[in-house]
Amino acid sequence: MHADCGEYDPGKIEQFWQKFWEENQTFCAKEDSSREKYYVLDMFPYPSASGLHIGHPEGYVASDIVARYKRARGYNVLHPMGWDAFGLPAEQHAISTGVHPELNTAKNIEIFRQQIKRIGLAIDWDREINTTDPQYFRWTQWIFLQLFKRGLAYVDERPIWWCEGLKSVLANEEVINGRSERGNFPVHRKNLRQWILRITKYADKLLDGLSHIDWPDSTKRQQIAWIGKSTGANVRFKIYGQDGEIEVYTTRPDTLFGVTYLALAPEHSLLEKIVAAEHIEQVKKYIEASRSKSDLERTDLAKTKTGVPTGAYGINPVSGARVEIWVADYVLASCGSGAIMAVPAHDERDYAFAKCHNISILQVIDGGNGAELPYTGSGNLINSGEFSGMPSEHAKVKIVEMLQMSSRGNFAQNYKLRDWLFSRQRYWGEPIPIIWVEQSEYERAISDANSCFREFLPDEPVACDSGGKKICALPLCSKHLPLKLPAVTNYLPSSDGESPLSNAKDWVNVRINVQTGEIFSADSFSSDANDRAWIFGRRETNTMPQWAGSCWYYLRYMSPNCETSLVDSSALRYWKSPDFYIGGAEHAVLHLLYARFWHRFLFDIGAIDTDSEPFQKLFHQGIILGEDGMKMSKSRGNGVNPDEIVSRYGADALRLYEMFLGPLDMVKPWNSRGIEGVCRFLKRIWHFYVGDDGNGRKFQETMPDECRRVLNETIGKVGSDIEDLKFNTAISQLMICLNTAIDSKGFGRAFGENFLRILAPFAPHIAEELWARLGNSGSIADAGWPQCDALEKFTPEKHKIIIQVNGKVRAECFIDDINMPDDEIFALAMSNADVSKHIAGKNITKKVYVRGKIINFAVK
RNA sequence: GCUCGAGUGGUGAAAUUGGCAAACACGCCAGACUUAGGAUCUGGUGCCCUAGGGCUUGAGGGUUCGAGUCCCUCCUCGAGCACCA
Repeated sequence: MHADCGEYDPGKIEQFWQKFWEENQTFCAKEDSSREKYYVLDMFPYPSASGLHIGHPEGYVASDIVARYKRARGYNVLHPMGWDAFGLPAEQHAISTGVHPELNTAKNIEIFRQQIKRIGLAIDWDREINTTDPQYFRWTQWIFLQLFKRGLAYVDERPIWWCEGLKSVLANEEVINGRSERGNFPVHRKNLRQWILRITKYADKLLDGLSHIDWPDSTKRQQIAWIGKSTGANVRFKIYGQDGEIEVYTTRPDTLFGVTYLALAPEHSLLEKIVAAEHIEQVKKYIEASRSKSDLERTDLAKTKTGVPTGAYGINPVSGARVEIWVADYVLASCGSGAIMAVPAHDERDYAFAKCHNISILQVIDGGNGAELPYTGSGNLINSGEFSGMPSEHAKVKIVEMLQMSSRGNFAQNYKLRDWLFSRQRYWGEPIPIIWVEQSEYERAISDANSCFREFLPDEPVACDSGGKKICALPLCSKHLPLKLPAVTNYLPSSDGESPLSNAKDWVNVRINVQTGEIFSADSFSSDANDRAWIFGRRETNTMPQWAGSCWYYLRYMSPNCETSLVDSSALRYWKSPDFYIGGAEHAVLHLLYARFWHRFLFDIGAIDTDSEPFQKLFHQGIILGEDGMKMSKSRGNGVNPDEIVSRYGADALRLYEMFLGPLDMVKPWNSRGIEGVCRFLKRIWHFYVGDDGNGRKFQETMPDECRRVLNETIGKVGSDIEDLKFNTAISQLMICLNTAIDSKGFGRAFGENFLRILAPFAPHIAEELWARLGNSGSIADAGWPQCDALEKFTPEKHKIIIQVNGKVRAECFIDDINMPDDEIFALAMSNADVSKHIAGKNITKKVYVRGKIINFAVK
């Protein structure tokens, strides 16, 4: 049984085998405790309207090669695919067309699925998942409620990033150089009340977990930098002549004697209290001026550092020195305590500020000979009282210990990581399963010990102020999930931060039966409901960010239809966590940090009990550039459409070419000529197996040594190259192997079969087709990986020795006995005409022989 | 500015622990078969001068019998971070 064609016709062959795989459920994964599992995961795509991009198959084909190879090696492989389908483009499409995002998303998914299937990936399509499916996002909501229950989801009003272009708030991680990560719109700070996840509680765990997972160094470094842990001390300065104190965080307590001023951020809460009467006007003006500056202006490194004195003074807790307190906007409210102890002699920023405002500079670290100020390194302390002469590292400890004795300071750590801003003013996202009710009604709702609203109840209510009344966040319970999106007519959020969901009045306003837990639209309120059992509430109208669904999808693949929990426990015990995860490097601190946070949380609450890290081995494929070496984009017109490539050359050619392009993790340009090369390779393979008459060639029972040798080398190299993800060199070895066989004119049957088995992960369709034409039944995916004979068997009897003179290759010679004594081999080498020519009349100063490899004569 | 990563033919790129630089392809040149070649096959192809030789892995220096690979200085490109106290 095979495709009906005489010539190599990828269209027919690929369709035939894709249908075969589907009908025979070839890649359907089943738990099987008798076999070792291997879980291959791709970062699932957002199904955009523009269809598959040429970059998608790069990662998918790479993981597919790994999946098919591991299967051939006997592993029980899980290789699923799904859709990260909530997101902005579908919503913007809905805003402009009025078409519900669900319809549009379904359409895009259909296109993506067909496109991906055409590439011939060994995917278990029965496990396909979709983050917008209520049966999926009920568990996303469930995880949120678990976070809520444990006090890790809270509401706060604070300055956060607002993007006018997207009409939504954004998390720190989504803001890049003052612009939105999606859409590249400008963002600015705005005070808004939002849902926030306490990711900072996991800062240390997220940091420590990095040390034992196999991830690219650059990605680990990015996460380490993003978490930004530093160790130092909090130091409290008394305010001269007033009550109260100013706390600062410093990583350099060893420079405490060198403090010549304190500086507060303009937002600092103590400012108003401490400012001296004669400075009030000036300070007010300064605060006003800095408030009108954008964050970009404030953090522009090139600008001169502004600030004004407050007229107040702080007292140095170790030296007793009185130092001026300034307000300066180079001090950020969001960093540490929003106040700094300034040591101009040993900090570049403080130095620049002190120079600019004529503040004294006191050196307290000896930077050695010729060290100019500011000197930011370490050294021995000077001008530091009893600590003078002590090395910095030691003084850092001793000074803080002294501060601790007098309660003027303590050891402390600081993190750059901020809590995760989790709500969005969007329609197309998971609804947050919370109802806001007045405090008294909240208490009524939870007073009954059997109340379903106690399922996810936090120790402390999450509350906020609404029009002068205190309202509390009442969590839905499991039986209310999934909380689906209401129908709306207007998907557009308002400029004041109001979500589109707030337009769905009969969804938002609810009445709740506190006894039964039933929830109805408040509009359906009737007189008989005027009962003690009913309370009224307003649903949370913000939705979750797109990252939510991708935080746990790899768990769902293990049991996509499980109705009783987010993942079936026996499936989880078997598949554990992905063994190989591949996707773009752009998610280094977004998806990959958020998912680790959720995974660790789920691990901590016992919802999963396997690994504490979700992704054991991670790899990033490099970007494929346009033929002009520029990033592919519509505006440049340098895009390459994978569909067109498949139609023209076939999926096997696309697969081979993308892998042959260069190292997987490198940025590399597309070359439309290059694909012709792999196409020729596929045709040569075809003609190696199929004669001009369209019938299979006769293979001999034996094969030439040359063939046997290269086949064995190839089996070994292709296997190890796949393990190392070096697909480009694996393919070149396959080419060498075939070329050798064609040249040797001997077609051993074993060669024919084994070559197809190692080709199959790369070009599965043609491998299946020729495998069938050799008379095999069933899929080549079940044919296993060929055994590799020990290479020594093929080691030539003669050993080639390279002969160099002064490091330059001059000749080569062959010896029979690898253990030939050095003297004899030197004599042999010197007798060589090409060698003697270069040593004649010169003194040999040194002779080197590396056994079995190389000889080098150093001559003068 | 800081921290990483990378620089090899006309092009994409290969190169165990330092041991034959340029594998495998693309392109190009020549030839064969052809009415035709944007099909296929064969041969050639790092650079420079004449067979022979000399030179060559961003630039310069160093270590070594021997360096694309190790060390130092510099240049260029890419990525990340960017007043984090």
